[in-house]
Amino acid sequence: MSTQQQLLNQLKTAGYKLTPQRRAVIAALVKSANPVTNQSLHAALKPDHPEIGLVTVYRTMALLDKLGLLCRFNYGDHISFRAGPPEHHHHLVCRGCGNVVDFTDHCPLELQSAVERNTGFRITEHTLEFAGYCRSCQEA
Amino acid sequence: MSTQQQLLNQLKTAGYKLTPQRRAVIAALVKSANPVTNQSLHAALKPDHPEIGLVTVYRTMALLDKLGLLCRFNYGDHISFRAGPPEHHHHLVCRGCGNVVDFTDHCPLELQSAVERNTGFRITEHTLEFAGYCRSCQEA
DNA sequence: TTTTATGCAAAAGATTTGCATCACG
DNA sequence: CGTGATGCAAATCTTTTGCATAAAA
Repeated sequence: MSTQQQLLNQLKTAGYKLTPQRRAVIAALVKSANPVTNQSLHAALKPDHPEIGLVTVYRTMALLDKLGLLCRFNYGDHISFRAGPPEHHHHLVCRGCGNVVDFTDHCPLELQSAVERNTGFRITEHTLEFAGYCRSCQEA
Repeated sequence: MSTQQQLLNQLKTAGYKLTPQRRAVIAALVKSANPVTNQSLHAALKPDHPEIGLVTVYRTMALLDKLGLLCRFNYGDHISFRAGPPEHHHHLVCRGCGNVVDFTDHCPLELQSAVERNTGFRITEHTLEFAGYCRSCQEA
């Protein structure tokens, strides 16, 4: 099942209505390879859906966020989002084209244990993000 | 040499003036154990330095950021900063009290190599952040 | 004295809210 | 149909800029 279909199902299951606006926002979100902001998403929707208001984009994204269907990105000056798999995963970001690849394997667990021993913290979560240049951007 | 003194020296060396306002902003920044936003820093300064304008806080922090003297935090809804050691390091954040501990050892380099092999990326940087509860917050 | 920094006020952006209308289910 | 969703406009922030004044070096 596609990411898009999953998002729609989750919305429906949670008791929210599947309006044309929400469908369009989700389609645009899933279609974008790079993380989006509410503003950038609204701009992307404008050509095909000029009738969709910025407010609706804000509200739809807030909804998806509340349902835990988004993952957050922290690079750049604004917080941005992407439709994300609900499983724990890490990000690999291309500094050239901005595309994001997920990878779910290899959590730094030994490192986590070492840090717990050294600091006395009980560690409950971690985020790991690699950045660099993808194959195509290295050639360019 | 204290972090505070280092920041002042860096500013001076870069040719910027050491005004009372900048000294106060830097003092408050260094004093805070948790990451700050421009707004929170301005609020923290208000009792002792009501004369310092929000604009000056924005400008001072932008300056420190430009000189690479801050590190960025991504948790929460706003981007926040802390005076940071210029060396590459990772963060360990306490979800209880918000304090941050740096650690510089143990970069996930084998993992990085594995990801490079699997994806064809050339990886140039990474961020790793652990979060959990510090010793005192576990007891509480 | 010269150049830069500050603070106010205003402008520009970003986000949230109130409310009447519309439309999914 | 009824309830929740939308879109507009207005209200709130947040952040940036212009400009006259103040003060570091």
